[in-house]
Order: sequence, then C-alpha cells, then structure tokens
Amino acid sequence: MTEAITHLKVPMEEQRLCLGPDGSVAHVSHVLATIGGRWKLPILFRLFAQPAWRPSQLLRDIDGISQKMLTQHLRDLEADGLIARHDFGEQPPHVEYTLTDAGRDLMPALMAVRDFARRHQS
Amino acid sequence: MTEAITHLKVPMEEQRLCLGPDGSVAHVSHVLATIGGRWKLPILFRLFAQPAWRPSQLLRDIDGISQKMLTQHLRDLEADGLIARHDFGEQPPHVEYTLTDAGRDLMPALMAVRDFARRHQS
DNA sequence: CAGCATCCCTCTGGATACTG
DNA sequence: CAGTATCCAGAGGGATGCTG
Repeated sequence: MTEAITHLKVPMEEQRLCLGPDGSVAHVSHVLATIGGRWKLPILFRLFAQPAWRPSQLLRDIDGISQKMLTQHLRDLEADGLIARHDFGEQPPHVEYTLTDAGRDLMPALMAVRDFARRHQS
Repeated sequence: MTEAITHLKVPMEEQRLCLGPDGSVAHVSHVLATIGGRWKLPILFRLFAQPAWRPSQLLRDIDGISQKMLTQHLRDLEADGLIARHDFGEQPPHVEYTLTDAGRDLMPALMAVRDFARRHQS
C-alpha cells in the first residue's frame, strides 16, 4: 500500500445524518449505554427467550452475577423502558420481569449485531 | 397488573441460540466491547461518511478527543479488524485510516440500532 | 505530523452483610 | 423472596509533556 487513497465524495446529507449532536453517533451511543452493563445482555436475552422471569430465577440462571448487580441492572433497564417490573404484592414477595414493546423491538437490532459477529467470527 | 403472567413456551433451540458460552449473548457482547470505547463510534462513523482520514483530521474534527485516546482507539479498532492503517512512509509522516470490509459490514447493524433509537426517541 | 509516557481521577462492578 | 447498604479494587479515560 504505497498509493494515495482516493477520497470518494460523500454527500453532505450523509455526513449530517451520521455526525453532529443528534446524529447517528448520538443515537447509537445512547442505546449502547443502556445495554452496556456487564450483565444487561444476559438479562435481556433471557427475557426474550422466555417471557417472564423472577429475580431469583435470573440470579440462579446467570452464572456469576451478584444480587446487587442484578437488582441494579433491572432498575436501569426498567428506567430505560426496555423491561417492565410486575409486583404481585404477595407474601412472600412475588415479582416478575418482562420485556416491554421497546425491549422486544430492540432484539432484531441486536440480532443484526450477532449476525455480523457470526459472519466475521475469528 | 394483578394476574399471573403466562409463561409461553419457547423452543429449546431458541434458548441455546441465545444463551450459553457461544450464543448470541457472547457474540453481541464481543462486538459491543470492540466498539464500546468513548470515541470509537465517532471514529467509525467518520470513516464511513468519508473513506480516508488522517489522524490530525480526526483530532481536529472530533470535539473533545485527546491525542492519547485517538491513537489508543485507532490501535484497538485496527487490532479488532474494523479499520486499516495505511502508512505512506513519507517525511513528514503521512498516515491514513480506512474502514476494512468487516468495518463496512458492521455499519448496517449499527444503523439498525440507530433506527431503533429513532423509533423510541424520548 | 504521528505517536508515546506519566500522573491522576472517576465510575463500574465484585464481596459481604443486613432488612422487610 | 426481593431488595438495600457499605467497602474496595481495577479498568477507562482526561491532562500534560516529550520524541522521531
């Protein structure tokens, strides 16, 4: 590689769509921030594979997670509108978590990321 | 919401596809790790909007980035196969970065994430 | 121009123990 | 069972200055 790289022109529209304070970068960054926690994907994918989980089930099923991080991530995901908390008000306590419509709508995008990873598996 | 949530059955195939050491979670997590740096999306989207950039251009164009983080992220992205470094061996130094085929292939997945963010913009 | 080295600080997340 | 509180170590990243 000793030859200068051709700088193909790209329409300014494309640039504005990608960059800037409210462009693609900001949108994607925001989503990545909401799913960026250490255990958020394991939680989301479980709620996708099986619609309702109790915290104790997740705690047992997700290997290595602590109760503190489970609760914290569930709170975050709920605040970001990806999952919903259902309290049955029973004694002993009974709580279940499910994906929201937004949470379900996110999964195809994550599958696109997964498919990319599969295509370029090392 | 006082009624028990119906636990719809999901095929075991789906579960194995999503979870486990080599399932979707691992794949997506790996990709998120490679693009998770503070300035990696700004870099990738710029290389997507315009094919070749010199480090000094990126340093001027990406508001707030330091030279240390620019170099570090460029190294990481190169090691992960998303971008390529082209050294023209001139004096003064002349280096350009471009997306690799893999890097270009990643963008549609990121666009899917962006479109999700747009649909659910708050 | 491209890149490296050092210091420092914040934030995430792990371990542990406790409450209703 | 569901959730909270505290302490603490490590990674990520900002500021600054230097080299070929």
